[in-house]
Amino acid sequence: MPDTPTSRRRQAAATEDAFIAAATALFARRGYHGTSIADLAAELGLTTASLYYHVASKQELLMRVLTNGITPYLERLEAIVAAGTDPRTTLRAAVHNHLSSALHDQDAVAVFHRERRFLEAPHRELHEQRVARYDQLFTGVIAAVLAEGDVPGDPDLLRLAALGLMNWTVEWYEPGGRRSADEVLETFTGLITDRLLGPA
Amino acid sequence: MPDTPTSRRRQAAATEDAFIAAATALFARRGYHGTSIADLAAELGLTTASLYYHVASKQELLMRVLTNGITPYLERLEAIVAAGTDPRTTLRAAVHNHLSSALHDQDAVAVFHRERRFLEAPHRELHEQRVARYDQLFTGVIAAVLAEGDVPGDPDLLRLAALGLMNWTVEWYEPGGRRSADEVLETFTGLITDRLLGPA
DNA sequence: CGATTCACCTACTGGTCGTTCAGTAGATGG
DNA sequence: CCATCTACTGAACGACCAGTAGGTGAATCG
Repeated sequence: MPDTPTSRRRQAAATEDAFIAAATALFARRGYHGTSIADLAAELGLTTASLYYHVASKQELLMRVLTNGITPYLERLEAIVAAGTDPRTTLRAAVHNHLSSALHDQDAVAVFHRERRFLEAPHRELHEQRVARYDQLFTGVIAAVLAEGDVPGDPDLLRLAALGLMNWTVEWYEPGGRRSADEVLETFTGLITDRLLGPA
Repeated sequence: MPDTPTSRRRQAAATEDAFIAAATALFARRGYHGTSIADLAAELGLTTASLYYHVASKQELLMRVLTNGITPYLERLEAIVAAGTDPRTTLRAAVHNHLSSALHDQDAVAVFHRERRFLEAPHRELHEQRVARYDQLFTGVIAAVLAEGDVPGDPDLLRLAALGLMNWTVEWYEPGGRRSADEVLETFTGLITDRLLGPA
């Protein structure tokens, strides 16, 4: 139960966000096993002992990074599906949401893809549950489009194709590079909705 | 200069292949930084000291795994392009080759995607060169198709879309699972050549 | 004004990391 | 039969790993 935010509490909260931000950046650049607690502490201007005042273990830190990465786009997908718009509109929104996350929270999404396999019990179970929920929602969105009957193919394989197309962006997209995030976002959304899952 | 293969030499060669195979499997499962030299030695029934009789460093081992993974499909792509068939036939062959590697040499390709960023100098340069060569060839194949004018879009983005679709298979495909490699291979080749890069 | 809490520190633990060294059993070759 | 080579070993190297014990000054509390 949160009480009135004193200046002390507010500072502590900000520091916790800084922990997750630093861990996300380092895990993305060097990988989970390639990042030491000392690296993280140094990045935050602390000693390793001080870091352990805030987090229980390196695994907990990974869990927080993963949760922080997946939560916003899981919640938005829930909302998109709950809106109950027609299948193709829902699809476009779901694809837009997924791609937008990959492009704007690149580090968090990269860590999600690359490092989640290093998450151990007991955190693992909860995390897998959330991932399964996302998959289930996304599969439903695609299945609804295919149910209209105007695009042939295996729903699972089409879903995996679309996800690959979107998820791979984190491997090559460079913020501030030759192409803007919006440009990639619009082009790829179009590729998926109009070509990959376009009416035959 | 290789002399006549005595039984001793043949055994040594076989052992070296075993090193790469074991390293590929372990790096794929646990990651480069998550795999210790001791893990590798144990897998091979050796001590760490013995392992260092055969390889100079862990980095060299990574380089060998990466080279071993990329070489066959780079060579095949060279041959496909050199064949000089018409653009769409060439495309289909290039896509087929790429996907086939991802599905059949899954571990090697996974290590290639996930761990190559941990390769340091001096190996890094040669490796990057080979990757750039592959990219260049593949881009050329796609550009040739687009040059025919019957499919609109940015060649680079279409290439990245196609690569994402193919490369992502290593993250979900399970050999011996519900779907055969051939089934995925045929479906995805079709998705790319007929829908993603299909005539408008 | 004490008592307590907070956020941090120094100093250290036992263990593991990649790597090296000196040596050796056994096969090969002159 | 003796010199050489191959493939390997036990033991150790310094560096680093995740994590901990115990203490310190400053802010917050009744």
